[in-house]
This record gives sequence, C-alpha cells and structure tokens, in this order.
Amino acid sequence: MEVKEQDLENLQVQLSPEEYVQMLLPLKDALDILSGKWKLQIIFSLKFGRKRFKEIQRAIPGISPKMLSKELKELEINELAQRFVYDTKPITVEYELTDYGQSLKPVVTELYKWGAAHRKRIIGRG
Amino acid sequence: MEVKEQDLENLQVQLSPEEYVQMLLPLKDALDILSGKWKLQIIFSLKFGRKRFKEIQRAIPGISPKMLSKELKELEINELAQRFVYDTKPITVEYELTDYGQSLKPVVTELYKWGAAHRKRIIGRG
DNA sequence: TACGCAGGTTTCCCTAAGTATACCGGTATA
DNA sequence: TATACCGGTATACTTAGGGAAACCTGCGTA
Repeated sequence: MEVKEQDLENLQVQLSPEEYVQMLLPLKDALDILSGKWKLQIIFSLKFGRKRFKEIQRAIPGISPKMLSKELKELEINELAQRFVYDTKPITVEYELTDYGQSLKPVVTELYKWGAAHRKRIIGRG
Repeated sequence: MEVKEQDLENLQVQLSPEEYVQMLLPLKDALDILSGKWKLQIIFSLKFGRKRFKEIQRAIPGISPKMLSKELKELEINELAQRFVYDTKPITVEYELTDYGQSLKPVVTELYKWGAAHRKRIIGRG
C-alpha cells in the first residue's frame, strides 16, 4: 500500500483508514524532529558553522547540558548533525549541521512563512 | 526590530540574539498548531468536508471526546476550522475547515515530502 | 594541593499533555 | 418506562517532557 505525494494534493478522493494512517506517519516524523523546546534553536545556532558543546550552550540561554546532550544525540541519529571528536587536551568536541540537515530548509521556510502570516492575522486581530 | 523572510535564506549573516528569538516565534507558532497527538488527524478528516462531532470521533479511532473537543476549540480559535450549530432535535453541530485552514496546505506538503524522504533514508538504512 | 574547565551523566522533581471513565440535558425510539 | 443518541463536561489518573543540581574523568593552572 503506497501513498503518493499526489494524494496529499487531491484529497477529494476518499482514503481508506490505512492509507490515512500511512499518510500521517511521515508528517509525524517531520514534526517530531522539529518540535521540542530546543531543537530549532540548536539547528539555528549550528547554521552559523561548527560549534563546540559549550559554545552552543552559551549561545542558547537557559538550556541545560542534559537537554543539549539529548537533543544533539537525536540530531545525530537523524543524520542532521555530525559530531567530531579531537584528541586534544582537554578533549574537543564539535558539532556541525550535515548537508542533509540543510535539506530541512524548505520545510523551515514554509513553517516560518505560514507562522509569520498567522501571527499578523491572529495577533493583529486581537 | 523586524525580521524579514530573506534572513531565513541568508543565514551567513550573523543575527543578534534578539533577532534570533524573533525568528523563532513564527516557527514555534506554526509547530504548536500542527503538533499534539490529534491535530493532523482532525485536519485531515475535515479535508473531506463538513463533519459532525461524532463523525469525526468515529473517523479517528482512539480519540476521546475531551481531546476532540479541546483540539477543535484550538482550531476554531486559530480560525482554521469553523463550528456550525443547527437547532435540530437533537442539536446538530458541524465542523468545517476554513479557507484559511487550506492555507496550511503548502506547509503540510513540505512536511510530508521531507518526512517521507526521511523515512526512506533513515528506516531504509536500518 | 586545590581549583577550574571541557563534555558530558545521574538523580530527583515538577508540570503539561493525554487517557479513562463517568456523567449531563434534551430528544427520539422500543 | 427504559434505552440510546447527540454534543459535549467533569474528575481522577498516568505518562512524557523538561528543569535543577550535583557529580564524573581528565587535564591544566596557581
């Protein structure tokens, strides 16, 4: 059972419950990767280039080492960021957005555009 | 202090911490509206046209009336769905996606595309 | 010798999100 | 008279996400 992208566009067509669920999975994946309190901030901070652990932490006020460590691991698992370890003293660890990580750009751009328009509409409406 | 969409594209430029935060707000808004366990399912189910409360509930296995009610209210507040009440016996209530709700389409499409590609990459890699 | 830094981990705690179950008023149906 | 449906609320509970603080190893510095 394959769900084609076109199905998203032509939702006049009634989908079966299973097709329906299949369609939601990729959406859920994408949302899971971007949501959470610190993910976007970390991604943004890495857009400026490689950074060390403490550098990221200093760049994001309020983040605890526990959360930073956890989120970086998730980014790594998803191949969005890469971890480099150098055998200096003390040890140096750097993180970098991967090329694949850059592929999030259109998604983030669409979210930003919609979110910005929505702010104007809803908040401006107050 | 205004953040332009172009800034998103040209992240070579170093942003100040405040610009940085301003940039995250619309992203957070958009994500908040789409995340949560049932939002997408409700939006999808309404794409097929107007539906009554119980119809939506039957279409989404596992959702409790409490959650459905709560999520529909949020959609209404954000002007993504509209609630129609008819004075029949028993009362009839229908929900419909607004035209504005349709404006989410490009966002959802981008999320879907990226999520689907990501599934192939990460799960296929397993 | 003691302190400090890098790069984290561990533990405990609190709150927000979501689940389960029961219930409500009004109406129709057997 | 009892039961069921509609469109929800109310209450109590469990779980997931995140915060705060302490701690760890290894090394350099005063």
